[in-house]
Amino acid sequence: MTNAPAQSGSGIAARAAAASAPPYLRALNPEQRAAVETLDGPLLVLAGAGTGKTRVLTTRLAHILAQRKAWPGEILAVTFTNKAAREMKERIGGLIGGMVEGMTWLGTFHSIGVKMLRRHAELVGLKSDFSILDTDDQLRLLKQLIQAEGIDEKRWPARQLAAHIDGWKNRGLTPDKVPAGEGAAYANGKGAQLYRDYQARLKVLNAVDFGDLLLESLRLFQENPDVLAGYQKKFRYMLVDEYQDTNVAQYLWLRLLAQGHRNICCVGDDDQSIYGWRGAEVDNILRFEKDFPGACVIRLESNYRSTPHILGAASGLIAHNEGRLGKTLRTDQNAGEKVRVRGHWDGDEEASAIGEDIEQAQRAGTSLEEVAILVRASFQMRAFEDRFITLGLPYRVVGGPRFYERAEIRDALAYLKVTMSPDNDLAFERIINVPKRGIGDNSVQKIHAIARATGTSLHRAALDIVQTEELPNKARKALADLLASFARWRTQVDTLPHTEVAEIILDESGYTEMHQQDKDPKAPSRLENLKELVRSMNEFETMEGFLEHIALVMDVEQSGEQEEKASIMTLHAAKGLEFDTVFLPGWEEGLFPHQRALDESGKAGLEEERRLAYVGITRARKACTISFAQNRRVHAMWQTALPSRFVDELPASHVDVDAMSSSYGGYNLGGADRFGGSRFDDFKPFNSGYNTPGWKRAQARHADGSALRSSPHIIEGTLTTSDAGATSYARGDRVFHQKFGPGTVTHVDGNKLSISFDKAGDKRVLDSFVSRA
DNA sequence: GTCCTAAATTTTTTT
DNA sequence: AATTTAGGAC
Repeated sequence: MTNAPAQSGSGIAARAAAASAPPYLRALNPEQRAAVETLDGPLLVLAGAGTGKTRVLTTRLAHILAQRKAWPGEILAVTFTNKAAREMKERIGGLIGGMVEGMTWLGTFHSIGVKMLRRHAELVGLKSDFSILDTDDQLRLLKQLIQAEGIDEKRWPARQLAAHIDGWKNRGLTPDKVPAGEGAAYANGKGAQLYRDYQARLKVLNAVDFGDLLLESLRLFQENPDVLAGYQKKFRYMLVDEYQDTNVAQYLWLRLLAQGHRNICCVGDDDQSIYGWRGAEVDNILRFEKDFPGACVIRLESNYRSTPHILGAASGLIAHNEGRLGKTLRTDQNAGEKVRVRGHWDGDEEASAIGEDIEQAQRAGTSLEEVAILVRASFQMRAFEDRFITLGLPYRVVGGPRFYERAEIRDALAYLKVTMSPDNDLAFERIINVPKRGIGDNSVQKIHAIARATGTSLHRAALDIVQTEELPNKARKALADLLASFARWRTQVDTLPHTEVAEIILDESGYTEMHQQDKDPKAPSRLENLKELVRSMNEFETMEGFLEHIALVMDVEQSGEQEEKASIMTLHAAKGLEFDTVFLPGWEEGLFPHQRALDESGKAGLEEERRLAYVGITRARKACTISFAQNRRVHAMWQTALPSRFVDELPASHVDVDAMSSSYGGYNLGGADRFGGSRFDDFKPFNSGYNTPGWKRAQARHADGSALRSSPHIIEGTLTTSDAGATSYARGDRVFHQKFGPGTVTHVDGNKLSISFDKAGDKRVLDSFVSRA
């Protein structure tokens, strides 16, 4: 921006305005201030990295409230991550005080979706206490459906189907809207049908998956104009953070809501769109002006974060992308250090070198809190962890293996879920035989069969079956005990504090004991995790509140850390953060850009990878070190890699190549006279036009994959089509039972029959297990 | 039904 | 290399 700052703006009016402006506006630059004060009508704020985006968002919110344009409850503010939502809440709280509490509609797309769906559950075929499946539940469910269809799971992995379904949901496609060609892409045309089955099953389970939180909210609006109109009227102002990451479903949802007051403000940066694989459409931001006619667009281009060299390197890199709106970031800081580029012999050496750098920085007075290592893929983290442990360098892994995804936590949660809502079949199935209590696959299958035949939940079916002799004695006893325990725990929920009940459940179920007996070296840490789980429940009023929270926030809040630590995280997790010193290791072809991104999305994939690189560099305030290794251990084998093409694309004037790295000698950067020529001349194994050989490979794979075996063989399933709905049996009827053989009905009690079997004697069985003889 | 051993598969990024 | 899955013995 070449204009003078607003404070010295021309005219008396401007000065008067400045003088009377509320204090929170004074600290803003002119563009930021415009973004805050342009309240009415659609507004797109293109906020480059480090240009004070969050500040603008929060100030804008405070401004709306201060101007009494709307009540807190009339503002819809959506973010993508819980972290962002939390941060925004805190910062607004700092500006407007207790009023934040009234901001009920500030949250992630998903959490707002849940809130709306719970209110109007019956309109989309759910009950308001529906449960939310995570990826693991989703996968297990899909596996069951795939098996029921008799499809070979090896050939058509459930993961793949899950990916398809996710993709459709992200694009706002219900099963009937899936394009025929795409539905056929999975399991010889069964994809769309499986999607339909899956959705039907979810409804029966009274459950939704992550994608549904958006898709079903969207459907709610599309099919219920009155509901939509209500929300349109309610939300006087709408704010959307990270708009470049919205997918089609979210976009449609926003657009419907914005038809009301039309005061929608979207903030984003097309250069930081890194979630294309999750369905994000950069296009949404690119065509904002078309979608919202008369929209105002404001660019924030003053960078307050990084030094010119860092900014220059990042800008030069991202300039290689074609599909972008384009912007020029400026900074008035002093030049600072150039971005360092360093090569290493292998990944271990890279880790050692970075470890030394960090120690040196630490001695020079840098706080470890200001140091971050940003990796492309999480497997890279290990080398650093190993190294830092031997160095005694404190570190923290951000967003690593998630707390709530650990098996022991999920098991414990399943217990709690069944206690709270017994009909949660997936949770029930998960723990029915954990710890081992003698209820094996066969017994579970039987319970399943009854549940299916009678159209009830597994829990109800289990209650029925224990009154019979269908199950082996051991299993029957175990199941009856388990059911009695759940009944008992349920009553305790009302009388005892929820953390206490949780402890009782884990204890009495034998779950804790199972881990105490376990001789696995990791067992103690699992027990520790269970304790942590109970501890974290303390922050919630009720068990329900706790379970709702973790369904959406898959992470546990890191609290009360005293020690300073260096951060290790993925580039994706780093978005929105900043550090004085940033290390970007692993810039090698195949890893970064990742081969799979190239294979699956070709040029679009490459450009997304480049944006990821851009995000990485722009996290740095003062120092940025990029490195690559010639050799890296991938599985068990060593693989040689070439430096990333991104290294080449960094503008020479902002980069320092450090050839002094210890055993770097073997790696000849630029031929014999590497200081003479252009630094990376001999590195260029790729043409400037990106051809992606992997893409062809992927196609070839696809081709032979689907062509090989002609058709999936169909396993004749024993479909239990019982006479559930038909007339019940009567006393004296002759019946046949798979296991006990022929017999005569002696007594009828609902769906439970007492039968005198010719060979096996008197037994009680469920009607769904016998047929008329 | 459970436990033990062998084999296969895995690693991109996440609400 | 590590973790999950399948198969086989008990």
